[in-house]
Amino acid sequence: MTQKEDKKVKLRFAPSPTGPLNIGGVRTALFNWLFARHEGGLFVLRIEDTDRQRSEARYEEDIKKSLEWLGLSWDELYRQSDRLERYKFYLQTLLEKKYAYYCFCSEKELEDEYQAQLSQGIPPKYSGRCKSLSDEEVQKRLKKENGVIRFKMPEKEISFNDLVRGRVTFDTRLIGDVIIAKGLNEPLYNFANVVDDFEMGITHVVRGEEHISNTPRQIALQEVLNFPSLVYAHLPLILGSNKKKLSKRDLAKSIGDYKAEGYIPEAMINFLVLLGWHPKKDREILSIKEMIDEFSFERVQKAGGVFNPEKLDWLNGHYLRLKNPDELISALDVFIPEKWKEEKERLKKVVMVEKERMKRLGEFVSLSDFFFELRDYEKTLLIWKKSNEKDTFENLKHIHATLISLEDFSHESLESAINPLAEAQGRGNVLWPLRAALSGRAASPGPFELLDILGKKESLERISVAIKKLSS
RNA sequence: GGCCUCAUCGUCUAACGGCUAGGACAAUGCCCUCUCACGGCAUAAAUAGGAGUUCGAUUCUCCUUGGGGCUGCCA
Repeated sequence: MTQKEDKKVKLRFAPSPTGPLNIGGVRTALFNWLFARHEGGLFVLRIEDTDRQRSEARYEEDIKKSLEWLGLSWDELYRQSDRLERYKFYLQTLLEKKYAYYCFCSEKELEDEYQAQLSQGIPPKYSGRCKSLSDEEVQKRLKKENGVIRFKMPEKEISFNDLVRGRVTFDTRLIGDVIIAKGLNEPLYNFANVVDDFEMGITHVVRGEEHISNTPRQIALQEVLNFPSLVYAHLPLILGSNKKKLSKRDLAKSIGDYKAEGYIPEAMINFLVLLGWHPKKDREILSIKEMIDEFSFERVQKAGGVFNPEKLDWLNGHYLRLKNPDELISALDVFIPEKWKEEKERLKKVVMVEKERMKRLGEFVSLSDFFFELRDYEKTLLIWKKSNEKDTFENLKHIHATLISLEDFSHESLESAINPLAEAQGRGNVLWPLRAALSGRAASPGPFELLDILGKKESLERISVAIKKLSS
């Protein structure tokens, strides 16, 4: 490793594949990624699958797919289950140097101890009963039963400088000897994490605030192993509307769920970056480049933030409107019926007209299905609120007659053909029935846009249907 | 309970001792308009409470209150 590379920052996103990637995870990944890119450093993805019971390959896939979809690319990829030998090595070192010891206490014993301490009003922690077991005793018991490995927590104050919170201090006397492995081949989070951060050359640890109390344990481990210290930044939690943590254990939605509803990556990223961070010159809409250029931990919020779905909707609508028809059609691909795709030109026009009304891609079909198939409607729909049945009938007949002889069905030509009538009869008297007849709906794009998209033949048919309804 | 931590409109936030506390989402009203949406304009809406430091506190200190996280052989 050269001197120059040595100075590069290196960050990691370290999710455990025990569930699909959620909003909180993405925000953590995003801030790591943004800082790494801002500094011209590296971003690594580390799958923390030491919990064999709950880790699943499909979740690892989901995490990778989701990050790719969002554009959060990683430079290196690791999986903890591939690195068991490394943890074993350090575990043996710790054991040999007596920084760690085997513990054979049963879960029942531990639970009783815990309850007893609690009822006496003293802070619960492991008593250290197995700390003084002799080597012979340990070897003997290991042949018959499984023991866990505990780290001898040094008794002192540990403090670190957090990039978002400043100095944070803990008293390790309150912590007790933490279990760092269930055996030589089964490392646990606090330990595997420390080994990996060292071996992978991580410089900055950026993670959720829920890990803040793990930090002193990890620092204590680093100290006895002679690992260099790291820079920490603990991000405020993302909260639900009840102000409670939004975690995988809650019913928090996964990124896949948001994708399925029709949220797009630009909106998700923009929304999330604003949840806990703000650019210096207050703005809401930011490109990825601007985020990278301007990101800094000094501007990261300390207090937890409530997830605000309306703002996400607004941003999503904004980014949707920025797209051109081809981009929109390909984004819409999984949402629309195959039949619609056969009418490419019409679909293109529909997409451009309806994008103003769309907040999520998932709304597109219900918003625009009438373009492809007119549903039955009540004849009262055709009558404008300030009009009556007779005028409506007359006006529609007039429109029908006008359109039937119109060759050029372009927007401008349509307007100049119909406007005289609309001006003479009152715009609402003419345009409302026309639009209602064409769409079968109370709310829709304007009549000229509908005529243009539907074409002469279909427009006339729909108007005839309306006339028939009124004369029956 | 213990430890850590946080506190500006309903929500996301700006103001890093000095204007009538600014913006955005949402809400409401108006304009545009045949409708819906987009867009434009406008209104309402906040420094949790109490001491202290200071000529002056949203900002600094302390206390109170309230919220959150952790307290796993999960991460």
